Amino acid sequence: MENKFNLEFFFHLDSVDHVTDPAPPLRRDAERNRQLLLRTAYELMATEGLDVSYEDIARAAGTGMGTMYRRFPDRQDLLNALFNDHIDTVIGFAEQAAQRDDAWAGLIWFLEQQLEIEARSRGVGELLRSRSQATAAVQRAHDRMTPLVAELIARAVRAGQLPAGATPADFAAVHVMVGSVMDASRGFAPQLWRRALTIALAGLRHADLSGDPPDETVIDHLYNEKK
Amino acid sequence: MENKFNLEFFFHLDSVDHVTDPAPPLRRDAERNRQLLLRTAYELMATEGLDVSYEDIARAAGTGMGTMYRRFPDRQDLLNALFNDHIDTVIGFAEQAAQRDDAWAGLIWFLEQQLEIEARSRGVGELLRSRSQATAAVQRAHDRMTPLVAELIARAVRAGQLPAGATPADFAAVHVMVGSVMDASRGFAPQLWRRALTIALAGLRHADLSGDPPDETVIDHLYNEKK
DNA sequence: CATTAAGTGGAAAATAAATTCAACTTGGAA
DNA sequence: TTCCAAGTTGAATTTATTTTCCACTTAATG
Repeated sequence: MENKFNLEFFFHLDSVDHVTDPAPPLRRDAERNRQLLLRTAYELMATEGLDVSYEDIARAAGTGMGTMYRRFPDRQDLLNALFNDHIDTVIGFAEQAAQRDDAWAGLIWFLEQQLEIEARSRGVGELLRSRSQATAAVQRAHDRMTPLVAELIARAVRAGQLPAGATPADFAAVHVMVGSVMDASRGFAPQLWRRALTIALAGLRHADLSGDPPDETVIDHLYNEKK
Repeated sequence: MENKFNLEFFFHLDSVDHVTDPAPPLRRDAERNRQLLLRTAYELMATEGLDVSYEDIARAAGTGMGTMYRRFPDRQDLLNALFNDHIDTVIGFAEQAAQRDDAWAGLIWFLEQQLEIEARSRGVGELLRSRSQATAAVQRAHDRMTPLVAELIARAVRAGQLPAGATPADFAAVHVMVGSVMDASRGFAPQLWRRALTIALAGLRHADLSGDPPDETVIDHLYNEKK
């Protein structure tokens, strides 16, 4: 009992700061290696996608496997370190888009910015679209962005810029669709996705979407559900 | 010289039938197992996709791995046995579509038929769209179908049913796009691809495709190239 | 500098799938 | 019936990757 109390007291003493930032700073050589591994992993994932092997990363960086595992005990740690900034950037795009008066212009702009980032890194695309490896950060990002997009779509419908019946799931589908062309054509036609985007957006604008709308939960499954 | 002549003579004698059907007929139990493995593999691939492990197939069929390997020494053999009929069916669709007077209606119908088949089996979809595991039969199928589609598109453009600048690559992109939504939503929204198809087709019809057209070879890469 | 906690490398163990193969069945021809 | 080529099985091997671990460095502190 007193023991428990003492522990709680202790906990409160060095809590807040240390809970979110318990990191004892790295030794200089370790920090150098960490950065090296991150740069290497980022480059490999930009071209190969998220599931480059730890061994490949370590070899390309010139370090041992042990270093890799000590710094990033599992893939989540690595993905967080690599991509959380990108994800924040994308959230920022959604927020900026939501500010716009012209809802449809906002939607186009948001999607385009997001896809530009995905085009620069296959890894980011897989993270933002492939639901299987999604980190907690990605899930939170989608949770944050979905309402903003929903609002933009509702406004665009009201403004007559989108057909009645258009839903956030349709917008997500467009994102997935254009991304799939990007993935399929990387290497031999790195700009083909722009044409696919043109097509998909024109479709969203002109399609008859009056049929029964997709279930509300579809968008979450599409983005958040594990494989 | 005479030798060569004799060989050719021989070849003509027992050619056609034996070249395509050199198979010494299987023992009854072996044939039963073969069918069982094919049914099992088909079902697993319908839900899981093409890369179910040989072990899973053998286990589900209740046979040993050895049987699997004896009958289908490599994956190509298995894929051919499983899917060549489907592929022929799809080629048939393209040919029928090419007959139609209304080119645009033919294109829609062709794509829809193909996607219906893909919807029934994830494996077929991966085979027809993912270029990585494509069998020789799939490559030949695309080689056969591409000119038919190209002709339909040209006619649809002439008839004002498609915007100037629309290419076979755009049609392939639509196929890939809708397929990606199908793959992403299998299980929780098995009909979502229809909505994606509505969107993508409306886009093809209404997009401004006057920009520089994708390179002629893009469609081959998209469908035929190895990963 | 001496000390040592932190860091490193890389070989070895664990995992998992693909593939082989030798010992054992069995269908069906004679 | 007998026989054996064809067929089967599943354990063993290979291949590929992930993960652990410990003997060996090294940065940084007093």
